Parts: sequence; structure tokens; C-alpha cells
Amino acid sequence: MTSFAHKQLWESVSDQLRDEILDGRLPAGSRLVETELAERFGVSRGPIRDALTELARGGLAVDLPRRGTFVSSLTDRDLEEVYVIRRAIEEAAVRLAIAKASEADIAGMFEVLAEVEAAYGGDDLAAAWEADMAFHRAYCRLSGNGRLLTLFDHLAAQTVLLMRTALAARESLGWTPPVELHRHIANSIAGRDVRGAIDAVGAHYQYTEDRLFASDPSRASAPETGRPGPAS
Amino acid sequence: MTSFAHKQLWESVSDQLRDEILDGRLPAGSRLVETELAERFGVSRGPIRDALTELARGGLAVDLPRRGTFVSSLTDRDLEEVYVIRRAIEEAAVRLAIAKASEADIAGMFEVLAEVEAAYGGDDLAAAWEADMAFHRAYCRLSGNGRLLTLFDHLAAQTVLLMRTALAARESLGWTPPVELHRHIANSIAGRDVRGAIDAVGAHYQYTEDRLFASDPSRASAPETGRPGPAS
DNA sequence: CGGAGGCTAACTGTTGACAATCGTCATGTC
DNA sequence: GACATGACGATTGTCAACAGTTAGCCTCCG
Repeated sequence: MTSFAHKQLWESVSDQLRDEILDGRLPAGSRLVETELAERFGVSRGPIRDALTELARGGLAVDLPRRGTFVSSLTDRDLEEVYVIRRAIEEAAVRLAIAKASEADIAGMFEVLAEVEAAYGGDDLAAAWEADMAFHRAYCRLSGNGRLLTLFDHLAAQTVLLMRTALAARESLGWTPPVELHRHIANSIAGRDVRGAIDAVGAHYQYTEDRLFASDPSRASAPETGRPGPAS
Repeated sequence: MTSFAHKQLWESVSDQLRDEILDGRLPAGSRLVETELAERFGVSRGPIRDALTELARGGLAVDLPRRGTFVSSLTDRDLEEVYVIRRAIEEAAVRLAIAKASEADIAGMFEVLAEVEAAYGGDDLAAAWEADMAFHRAYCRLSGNGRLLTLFDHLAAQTVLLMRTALAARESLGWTPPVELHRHIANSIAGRDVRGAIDAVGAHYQYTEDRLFASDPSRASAPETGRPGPAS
């Protein structure tokens, strides 16, 4: 799709680091030292800097001038911020998707949805979250709005990163996958029901936020945004 | 506010270039050559690269690997993308602003609004657009959502950049400033009327999009997104 | 006269080194 | 014993130089 233009060095580095961050191999708060990474990847510090800039751009890392770059340790407050924006743009996305998507596009979306449900049936909760994001991404892509899609990608990455830590801390019991809500979104899009689709997205987020924040009264005292925080 | 930490070199460069782009001194499609800028600003290419990366991040420049960086020449399609996202996040913003803003915050917003109306009374259309953005920014700030605010800033910069070229090309006649619509938004927020505020934002965008796209049937044939296009 | 191919110049991607800055630890004082 | 002060080490910010690639132009051939 993007032809086979030479992948810049920093792109490879960035991709690798992103995987490690989302996999948990690089835990939140980890320090990303340029010289270390340069030696490890066998490149100079220049491309490493570019890669770290890219990670910071996507919200997976935080750059403190003159102090270094750290893996983002997102708080509940960050999650709330991300969810507000995701809800807003996904509501816009389904509206556009209904207007623009072809039947083939919608069929593809249902295929992704099937994969999500399969993933939720398995054990790997992380894989399930990845698949979940892929479904949301599917209809964002159908909006035909490139800016909206890349914005979603950034927010989705932060969501996955947060889920790894937040879900581990909280008891993940009482969490039933929002299969019905997903189907409701997909069916509304397929039926070209704008109002229904927007409401379905809203319901999905209402459900998710209730599940995440309900048993956690401490969210009001969450510290500032984007700080690396003391590494454990 | 942000203390007085040493402003990094690339920040100064980035700010300067942003001003020149939004002022029109650097027209859309202009090539930004690293070596030239390095000599001009009296720094090395490193900080220049960082500055250009920052501009690209904000959507004001486009980076073509191995080819260089260019001032974004945005198309009508880009404007449409930007407006879709702006509408989505501003609707979310007013909802949050109503829930969180203090009376003092709202008073400040009305001060900004007064400045906007004053600016529209003057001759400087560019200044009026800047002021207009400041009003929208005001209630985005009241949302208390940092990510939403920086996202708005990026979109607002692109809007201003596009208005400079688009308004010049189109006949700017028939354009009456949306003073009433602005007041409607502000009053709804002040009255803590969620439904009214969201509708007011929607009405504002409906009005703006109608005015911008109405007499332009060519928007369907707009070329790809974000390309620099042939420099004049 | 038009088009394909190679040549040249300019620019970016990358590298390694230098200097300024911040955190840490040890020391000294109240 | 706790706090302030100083020096040291580590790390980032910045710089100058090298190498690879791209775009433009010129030449040569059909």
C-alpha cells in the first residue's frame, strides 16, 4: 500500500519499542536512555531520538526536557481524557461511516467483529483488547477521515497501555465483554441508522466507564497528567 | 505558568516558523530546507529538524522522507476533515465545560467573546480569525481536558492556515461573522444548558460549512490529503 | 523533434564527538 | 541527627561531517 519505500531507521526502532511497551516488557515509568538504546539497536543516537519523539507523539512516552524520556504511566484521569475524546470522534465516525461505507466495507467490519468475539472467548486478555481496538478502528476507517483515524490510533494505543496496568490492579471480575454493545454498533451501521449508531457508541462508552470507574472513588485525587511518576 | 525552564532551541525556531506560516510569509507549498534554516537561525541542523518535526506534528508542515519538509497546502478535503473533528470535540468540550467551569471561568470566556466581536468590527480579517479561534479555545480549555485542548490547538492552527488561502481564493463576500452563533454558545454554557450548548456548536458548524462549501462543487474532486503540491 | 538514459548537484539520513545541565552522593555545619 | 552545600557522574542538547538518495538537467539515440 505505501509502496516499499525504505523504512527509516527510526521507524523500525519506534515500532519495536511500541511493541515492547504494549506487551509490558517495558513497564510504565521505565526510563528510555538514548545511549543504551543506541547501542542495543546498533544505530546512533539520532534515529533513537526520532523514535522517542514518535512515541511521545503517540502518547506512549513522555519527554522531560534535559531529563530524559519515560514510558508513560497513565492515570485514571488520563483514561478519562482519552475516553472523552474517543467517544466524541467515534460518534462522528459512525455518522460518516454510514454515509460513505459500501456493503463490502461493512462486511469487512463484521469479519473483524467475529474475530473480537473469538478473542474474548480465549484466555489472552491482552489479545482480546487488541482485537477490540481493531473493531473500533474498523468503523473509524470507514469514516474516510484520515486525521480521525490516526487520532484514534494514538488514543487506542494509550487505551491498551492503560488497560494492561489498570486491569491488573483492579479486580477484573465483574467484567463481561461488551459483545452485545459491539453488535449493536455494527448492526446500526449496517442498517444505516445514524441515531441508533451514535446512541450505540454512547451506550458502549457509558458501559465501559461505569465498569472502570464505578468501584474507584480515588479518581478525583489523581495527580497531574502525563507525568512519569516514580518507577516501581 | 510553565515556569521559566530554558526554552529549547527548537522551540524558538518552531514558534518563529509557525508565525511565519500563519502570517503567510511562508506560503503553502514552500520548501523548508534544513541547511538554509540552520544558517538563518544560527543553529545547527539538529534543532531545526526537531522544529520541523513539531510543525509536522501540528499539521502545519508535511514531511516527505528523503525529500524534505514543506509547508502544508491544505485542500478543501482537509478542511472538511478538520471541521468534522473540531465539531466532535467541541461538542464534548461544552458538555464538560458546563459541568466543571466556575462562574469566573465563564466570565473570562465572555471577555474573549467581546474581543472577537471587536476584532470582527475591524479590518484585519486574519486577526479576526485568530480571535475567533481564541473564543473556541476558551471553552475547550474549560473542559479541563488537556488532550482535548492541545488537539484543538493543532486543528485551529490548520484552520487558520487554510482560511488564509481559501478565503482569498473564494469571494469572501456573503460572509457575515457568526456573532449570534457565538453568543448562543456562550449563553448556553453560562445557563448550564447542555443540550442547548451542543446544539449551538452544531449550528455554528452547520453555518460555517454551508458558507464554505456551498458555492464550491469541486470539493468532490479534491486530491489526496496532506500532499505539498507543486509550489508556485 | 520527442523520449530514454546517465550525470551532476543538492539535500536529507545518519554518525560520532563536545559541552551544558541535572541528579546523586558525600561532606561539612548547625 | 537533619539540613545545606559542594563535587562528581551520567545523560541529554547541540554541533560538524560523511554517505546515500533524490530531483533536475543535459546528452544521446530513435
